[in-house]
Amino acid sequence: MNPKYEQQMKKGVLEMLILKLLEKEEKYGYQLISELKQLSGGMFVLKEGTLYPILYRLEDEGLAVSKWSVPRDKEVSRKYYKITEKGTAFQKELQTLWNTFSGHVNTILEE
Amino acid sequence: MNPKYEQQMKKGVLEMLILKLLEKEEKYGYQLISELKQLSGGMFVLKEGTLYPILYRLEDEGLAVSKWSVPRDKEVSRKYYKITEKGTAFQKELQTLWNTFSGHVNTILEE
DNA sequence: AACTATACTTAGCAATACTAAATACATAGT
DNA sequence: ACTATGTATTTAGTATTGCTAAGTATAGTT
Repeated sequence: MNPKYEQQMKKGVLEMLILKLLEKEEKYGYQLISELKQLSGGMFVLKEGTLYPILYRLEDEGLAVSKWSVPRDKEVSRKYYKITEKGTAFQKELQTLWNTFSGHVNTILEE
Repeated sequence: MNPKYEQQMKKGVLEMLILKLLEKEEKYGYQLISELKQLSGGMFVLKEGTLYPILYRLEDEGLAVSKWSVPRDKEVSRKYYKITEKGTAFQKELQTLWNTFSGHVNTILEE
């Protein structure tokens, strides 16, 4: 199967999933990549060039805020992203949209 | 909700849904638009500029073939699209991909 | 010193649903 | 006859977004 179709399906849900993961606690980019990979059984394996632009977009839209960590014990400095109230509300809306959308798709497929 | 998100979710499933509708019988463009609109309860309301390029793509890829109808009783001439064997097999693959994909999305959302 | 893993950044590409307009014909209303 | 409406197809151009690919930087390991 041409990977292009999988790519296209991802459009519109990655932002929703990332907001969902940020709801539990603030996280940094690399962490999000490995969590998504693990939670999806290897389906959502994001490259940095995919994830980081999404995070910048979330921040531009006021759905998340970021802050650099103060590295202790010679840790690498990390940029933590935290979901905002607006982001939480928006995630809920996106999830409702997803449920409606996937419901309709399944209805047509089960014809 | 910004309609952009709905648009993005559609990417990658419209082709699958149109192939699905063509599996029952050959259909013409306008017919597909109204069937999709009706079956989806108003969620998939395609503009011509969305549908026809998809049909041309299906034909280019050998997933469907088209023929002009011979209009009788002063009917308008219509271009009928018929799914090919390759198209049927491909639809099945896309549907499997959709099931896997939407399953993973729901798993993450239900965390 | 070289290599690997971690972590972030960015430039440019590809795919596809969209807007918007044009063409053409049949039929119904005035 | 003229206009508007519904059907039906075509096509030019735009926006979004996930991708490839390369680069920067630091810490720990060999």
